[in-house]
Amino acid sequence: MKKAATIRDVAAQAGVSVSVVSRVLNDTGPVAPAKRAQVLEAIEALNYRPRRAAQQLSHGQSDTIGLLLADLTNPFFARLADRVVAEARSRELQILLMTTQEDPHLEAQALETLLDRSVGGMIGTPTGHNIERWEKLASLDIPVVFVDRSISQFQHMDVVSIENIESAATATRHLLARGHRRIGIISGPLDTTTGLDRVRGYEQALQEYGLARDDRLVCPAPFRGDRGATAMAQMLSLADPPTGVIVANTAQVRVTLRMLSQARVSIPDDLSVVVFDDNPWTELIQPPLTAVRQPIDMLALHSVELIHARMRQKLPPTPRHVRVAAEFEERASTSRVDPDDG
Amino acid sequence: MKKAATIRDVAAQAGVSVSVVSRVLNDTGPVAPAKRAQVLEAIEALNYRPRRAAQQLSHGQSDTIGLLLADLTNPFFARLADRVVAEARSRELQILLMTTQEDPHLEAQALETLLDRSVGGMIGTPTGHNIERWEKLASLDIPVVFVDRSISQFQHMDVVSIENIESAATATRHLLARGHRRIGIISGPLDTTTGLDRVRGYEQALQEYGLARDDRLVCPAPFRGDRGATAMAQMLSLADPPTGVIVANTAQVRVTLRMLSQARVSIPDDLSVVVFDDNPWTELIQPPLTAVRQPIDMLALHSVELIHARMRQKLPPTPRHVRVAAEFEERASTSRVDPDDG
DNA sequence: TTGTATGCGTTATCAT
DNA sequence: ATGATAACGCATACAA
Repeated sequence: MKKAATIRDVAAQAGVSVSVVSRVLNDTGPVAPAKRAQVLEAIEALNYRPRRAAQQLSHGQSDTIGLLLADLTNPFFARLADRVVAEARSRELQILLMTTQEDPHLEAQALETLLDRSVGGMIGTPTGHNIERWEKLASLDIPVVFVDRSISQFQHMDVVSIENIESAATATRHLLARGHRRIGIISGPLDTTTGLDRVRGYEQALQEYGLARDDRLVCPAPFRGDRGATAMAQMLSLADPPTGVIVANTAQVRVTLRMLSQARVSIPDDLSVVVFDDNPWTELIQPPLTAVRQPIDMLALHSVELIHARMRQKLPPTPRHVRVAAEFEERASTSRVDPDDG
Repeated sequence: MKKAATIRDVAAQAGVSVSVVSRVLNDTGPVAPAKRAQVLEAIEALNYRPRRAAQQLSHGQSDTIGLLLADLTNPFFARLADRVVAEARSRELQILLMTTQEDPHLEAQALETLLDRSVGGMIGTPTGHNIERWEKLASLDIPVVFVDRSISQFQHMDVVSIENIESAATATRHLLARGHRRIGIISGPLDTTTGLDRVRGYEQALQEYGLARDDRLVCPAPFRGDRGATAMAQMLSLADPPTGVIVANTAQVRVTLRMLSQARVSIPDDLSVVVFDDNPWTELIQPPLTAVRQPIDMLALHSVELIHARMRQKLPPTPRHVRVAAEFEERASTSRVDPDDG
């Protein structure tokens, strides 16, 4: 096994100079048809492929985008990754995958790694704990796009998310319209937009019905662990438990449902449930769950498109916030209730 | 925004030569304590990080491993990716993610991309249709490890998989022991090891009971689409339908279950079901499914370990086949049946 | 239209 | 212990 061919080998084989080879390769500049043929032939014969590392070093740009997600165990992020990979491919971009497991320490480590400029841009879901490192990345001219969630401190950065406030309000109104007056919500951490905005939308809908928020029914849970399940249990043990609940923390949906199942809470008879999720497996669950479906392909599309544009500096430096609408899908986990019972 | 610091800038700032900086960076060769301090200080001050591309070009090796999976929509692959990323991180390896969507064309495209030596090794699930390209990769001295599945043509390459034959035999014996005599199996394509070996294990168990294989009960389905569902429907419409079925194609589990649900086939009363899967969502399904649980963390661990060793040429060139045991988990989707009914 | 020469940032060799 | 300097493979400005 002899060592791989370089551009010089090709040039020699074709009897031309390296510039000519480079030109036919990148279609940059003129080249005589005859020579072009020779070059192509040589490339084929030598099985030549330009080395990414060399190209990158030469013109100082990386066509790799770092994708820093929370955790691929969550089908939401897994599907997001799937679509991001697809969108990236159609633009000839590579995806360097990393996960934080919602652990700030791992996130820090990942960001630290990327400081070597191995990526030309970043798409990520921040844990909320490494503000300065994200900033440092950006200050190194590595564009960053947050997807799904953001952090209040990052107002000046690009974000692609669903319409969280509106989606939560819709879910809440759905229950309100069916007579529910005591509605619980299990949200994400309030320092993330997915946590805060969904609670906001929830409160907004309550206000429309002249209802005040009951703090015992608003339970922010971390994205990690099964705090959502214990929060659910606590709500159910109240003297006046909720008749409906919105699980607005995608990462807590599964554990919450498992807890309800184990506690033999009947859905929707004992409790109406709306979830933020669009896991294809939910359709196999009994009863099928009423859900806010996140348009994952749109999130992926816009994230990649945005980061791609930034990488090519095709955009004015003003921060963008792309919000895509989510669909509300009524299924069988929510039922009507007598408002006076609440 | 001034341009990022290079090793030369650091050297200048510290009043030393680049060699000294390189030595403190890589701990290769001696350096006076005093100068070392200056260098460290300069690095800190200039916020310097060595560029990956330059390092890579210099010593011609990539610490990135390509991960080519079928599809992250399948929780099995998603979890596998999650664990591979984790294992890679602990070894300071990066993961370049690509998907085939089980499409040979996309697989070809992905492999073609990797010919640029941007990765130092590959972990993947082959579709079965790009033999020569996989070979070419390997001939370029880019080590390849197949995970989960392999192809019969690839006997000479590294593989990490579960004990497919044994696992399928166990599943089959489980049903046989409960009186089932007509047992169907929905497998993967027979040109993949996951397809062929599982059918082999199934047949082996049947033979132990003196049973002959009925071709109508053996249904290989592609990993893509919902052929598993139609195969299931066909089996059920036989004059003598199976009383038990093994869904040995992970990618077909969901669609098959959906079909059964829609057809109002009661599990396990009308049909006993064993699935190859270890999706955490299955526990929410009624009834909980008897399953062959694949030890995903072990698959990831061995894959990364193996490719890492290959990348460092720490291994004799003989191909390795790491097989890890799968657990059989009996739950509620299989029941006893009177053998005479079959 | 083609070729030469230089730079990209790092590592490694080899004098000093 | 330290510092020039030559690779590494490619792109490109500039000369021919």
